[in-house]
Amino acid sequence: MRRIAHLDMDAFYASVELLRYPELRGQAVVIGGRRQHQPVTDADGSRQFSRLRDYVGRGVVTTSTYEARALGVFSGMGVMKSAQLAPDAILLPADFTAYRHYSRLFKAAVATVAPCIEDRGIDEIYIDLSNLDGESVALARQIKAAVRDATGLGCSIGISPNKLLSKICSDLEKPDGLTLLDVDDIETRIWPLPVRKINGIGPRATEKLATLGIATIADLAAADPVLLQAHFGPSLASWLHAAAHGIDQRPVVTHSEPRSISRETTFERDLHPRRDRSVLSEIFTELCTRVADDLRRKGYLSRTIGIKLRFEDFRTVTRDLSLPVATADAIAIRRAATDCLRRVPLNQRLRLLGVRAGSLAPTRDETATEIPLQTELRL
DNA sequence: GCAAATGTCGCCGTTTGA
DNA sequence: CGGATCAAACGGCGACAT
Repeated sequence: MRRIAHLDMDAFYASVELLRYPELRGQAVVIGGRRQHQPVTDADGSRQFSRLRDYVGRGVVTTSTYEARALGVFSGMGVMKSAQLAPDAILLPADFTAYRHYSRLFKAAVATVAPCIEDRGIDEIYIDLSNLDGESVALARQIKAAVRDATGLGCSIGISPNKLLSKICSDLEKPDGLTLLDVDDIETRIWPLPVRKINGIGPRATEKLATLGIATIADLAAADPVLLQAHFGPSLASWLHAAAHGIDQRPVVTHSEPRSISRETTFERDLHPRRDRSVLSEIFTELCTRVADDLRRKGYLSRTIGIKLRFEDFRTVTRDLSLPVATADAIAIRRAATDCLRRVPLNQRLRLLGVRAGSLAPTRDETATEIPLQTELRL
């Protein structure tokens, strides 16, 4: 039987900010919003922080401290909305450079104890402990100590025979959790939970299951496979059934290549496709340039350029175009993206514009083997 | 009036090439 | 030559995740 750990950093962005501003410990702190001010440091060294109540804009909460969560402020909530619940909470802008730095630090620290790691974004990982000696609890304690030593940050760890269960149980005792779970515990500890706790069941599936009278994982485990299949199709139905029974054979994947690189932006106000044409055009070009820069910096060429639009009513559309040759050139990207844009009827104001590069291939410097232009026209 | 940014994956209908 | 068929690629889009 495998031994898989899932490690989730506790309130990661907020906790990183607390390292920088220790005086905020114990307070409701929210990370998020856009273009708000950094804290101002006075002559006497004391800092002035902005408060939620002062925020104006369309940003969302990215993370909050547990104190802020106690007031009802959670990730994904509009900052304006959260200000009504916790007007005095401190608001800090996200600093991804800092979070990436601490992300590298904690992953490197884990690797000193257990090297088989799957990256799952900036603040969580899976770890395969199967081939290590030692008790699971001892290993988990060692990992947590290594993370705290390297970063000063806390995390929660779940250990079980697979990724599905470990992901669920790392969340059961947050913060600073350490949860072991084996197959005999599924009935008592997993089945009472809402289906939403299963990684992969989102708002849509939860809603649909609810209409079928399925709310908990126990309900799902007991559901008639024929009923599930009728509503979700064979593939999704069999996955739902397996998941409810704690079955998951996915390996821990230690290497992966990016599939797409994208940039998008939500405007401060909804923009009119014609009246605001010049602003839009500028933003569009900027997005293309940034995607091109990202591609070059990361060493990729893209064969499929796509755009994403979000209208004032929140409807989202995408269009793609595959090119004959892969590129990382801003002008070529802009041309392709413009072609995509022509295919979208623009009857509404826009709130978001995005540019994406997919079908990525590593850049190969072949300057030495370049073929002279004229060959193609010679008959 | 409120709802970010970035990324992955699966499904499906259509097109294309053999 | 026309038709059947099949796989791969493409494009759109929804769902989900952090």
